[in-house]
Amino acid sequence: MTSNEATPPGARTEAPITGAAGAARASRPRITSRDVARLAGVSQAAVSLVLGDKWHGRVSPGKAEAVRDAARELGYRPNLAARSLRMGRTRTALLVVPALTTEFFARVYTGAARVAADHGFGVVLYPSPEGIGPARDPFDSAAATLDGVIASSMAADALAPLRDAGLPLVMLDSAPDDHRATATVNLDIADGIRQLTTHLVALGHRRVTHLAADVRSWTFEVRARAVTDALHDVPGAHLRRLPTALHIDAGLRAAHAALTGPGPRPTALLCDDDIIAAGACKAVRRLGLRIPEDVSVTGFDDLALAVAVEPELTTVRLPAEEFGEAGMRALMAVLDGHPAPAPALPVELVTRGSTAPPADAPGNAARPGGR
Amino acid sequence: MTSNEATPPGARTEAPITGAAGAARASRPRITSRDVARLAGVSQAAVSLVLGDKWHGRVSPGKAEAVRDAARELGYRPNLAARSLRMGRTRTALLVVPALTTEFFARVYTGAARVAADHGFGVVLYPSPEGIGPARDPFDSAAATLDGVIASSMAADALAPLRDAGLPLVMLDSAPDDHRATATVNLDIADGIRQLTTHLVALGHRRVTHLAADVRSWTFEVRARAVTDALHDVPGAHLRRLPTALHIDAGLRAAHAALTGPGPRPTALLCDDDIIAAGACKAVRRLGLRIPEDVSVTGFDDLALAVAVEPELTTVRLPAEEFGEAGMRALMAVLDGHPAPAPALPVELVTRGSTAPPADAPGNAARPGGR
DNA sequence: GACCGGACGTGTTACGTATAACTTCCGGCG
DNA sequence: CGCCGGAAGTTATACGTAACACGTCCGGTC
Repeated sequence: MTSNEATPPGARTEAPITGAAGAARASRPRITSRDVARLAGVSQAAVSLVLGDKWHGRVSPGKAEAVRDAARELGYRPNLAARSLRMGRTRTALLVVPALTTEFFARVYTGAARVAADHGFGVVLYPSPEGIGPARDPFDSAAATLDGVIASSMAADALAPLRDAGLPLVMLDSAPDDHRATATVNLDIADGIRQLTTHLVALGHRRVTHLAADVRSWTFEVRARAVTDALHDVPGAHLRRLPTALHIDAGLRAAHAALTGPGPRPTALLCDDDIIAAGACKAVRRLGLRIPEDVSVTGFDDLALAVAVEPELTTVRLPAEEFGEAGMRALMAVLDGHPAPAPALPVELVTRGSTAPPADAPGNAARPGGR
Repeated sequence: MTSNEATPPGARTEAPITGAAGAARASRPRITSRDVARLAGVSQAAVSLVLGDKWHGRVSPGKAEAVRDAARELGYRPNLAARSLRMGRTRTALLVVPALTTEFFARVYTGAARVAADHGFGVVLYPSPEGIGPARDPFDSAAATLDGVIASSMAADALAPLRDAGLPLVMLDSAPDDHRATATVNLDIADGIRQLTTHLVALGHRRVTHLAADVRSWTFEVRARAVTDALHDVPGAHLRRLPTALHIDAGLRAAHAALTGPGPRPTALLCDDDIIAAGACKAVRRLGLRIPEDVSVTGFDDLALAVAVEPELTTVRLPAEEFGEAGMRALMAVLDGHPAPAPALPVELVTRGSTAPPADAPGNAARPGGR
């Protein structure tokens, strides 16, 4: 009778010492829900019910307590692979970012992860390929089946397989009618640009060069359009636009071109991004010009970089964490079947030392032959 | 006989049209290996063998080809949850980084992911809590069972549950005798500091203040020790050390304190990190001093930031990607049962505009009353 | 002709979980 | 008394895959 393999209730032969945080558990004797059941003297099903918090009216409070104790004592952790297989869902979302280098998306992740945790979800990151093999598949990058995807529109290229699989896809800062997305969450980029432009115009700037990121992405197209629109009605305003990559030295080269090109020299460089602005600042200084006396420079994003350079950058602060939160909330809503209407998140102008009235303000006299 | 549910070979009734990249697959009719088997006219086991590349001498080349064709046509993707459950392994490694903001770890990830891919592994990121709930568990952050972990020693706090589970743990830049780690991979930080110090001493600097990151971590302890050792034998050398957090304004405050404190003013600020150095530069300039004429400043890491500030930072370039590669290789070796000996990776001094001979060199006359 | 072994496959099982379906007990009610 | 219905459990099953163990055929060998 004692040799029976089904351990009778009350028998707690198995666990030798353990003591809550037994440090000496070397290799892994995987603990399953059945082990917990044996120790608690119930069936495996009961364990699943109790730990899944679905036991009300199905298991007596006493046994439920016993199950929880047993689980704790054994250090039980449900096997997520088995759970996923059974449930057909993984409670995991994928966040696709254009590149990991960006502080901005780090903050987006933080917000998204917080909301996900509230829903019992995990978040897995997928940095768009850039050095990794070109055809790397977001699917297995996580080595997990996924329930949904949140992706920066900048990284939209890698998303085809995910979309084809019919996964819900929330796009960050994407065109509202983007056919690729199940839902869309936006920042009020246009308003940020508007604030920035208004600020420059109020200081007296008329000759503005827009150093525009040469990335085909909604978020940058909006910037371009908003700059154009905002300067359209300003009398005497003259806008030029130069494309540039999202790197410091690319910004430097573009700014150099802007300042040494034909026609009157611009008094303000409006940059799509703090990184570009940092490069632009270097270019200005290398030409022997001063910021902001000779040239004003503005950034976008308000990264740590914005206060690292001298002078500190006037820029637009994006609520990155709230953005991540909104994205994850939208995904959760989609998964719950609610379609999600989402207003654009407000952004904030931060004025610092890199902008000031231009030397020739406010008369705006055309200074010919700026070289 | 024809009504037998086991589809006779040759029958391909199921798939209607599909045509390789059928775009209209709205919601998900999960395609399993059994579907592939049916279409190819073989058993599910054969599909598993062929797709797992274990079919040589077990399945005829013709049928193998048929299986592959069927899989392609249906767009079959193995269910990773099921595979993990069956195999007890997930082919997934977790990379724990101290914070996502750091460009350095973004590059580490890139290298690690590349090596992992070569071994058929995926990499999942876990940014140490910092805004996320304090007790967030790396285990479920991945929503996947893991085969191994690579972690920055800076983030070692969150690793207890992983270690207790008996997972192989590779520590990055950790003490070689760190009992928490299964293996350790290091950068030759000490040598980097040595090169930096030698450079400063050669320029004539004797009064050096070390702005040391106040993070309890091997990698920073090594820096401190190396600085002390390197200056120990230099006649007339005078070293001070000030702790600072890893933020720009913390660096600024520390540098301010260093430059305005009692005793002769240091001619060089040796910073543990480019970020700190960026802050230090701001402090120097705010005091009306010039870089590098009055004060030399050095960084560490060679981030993008290092060339964004003016003047560009003399710093030490860390081979971040190779570091990630080495870490992942070590993990793979552990998983294969080979113990891994690992030499420290070499680093490289990068001299730029932020260092120069001090004004009072080389006589090194003590200038009293540095305030 | 009996036996062997390799090529080519298939049937079956187990991984650990969640849950539908079933059993048993028991108090209450018509 | 017969029967209903809820509480308290248990049993059984399926999720999709990998791989073990088992067949069958067939050419070759003694």
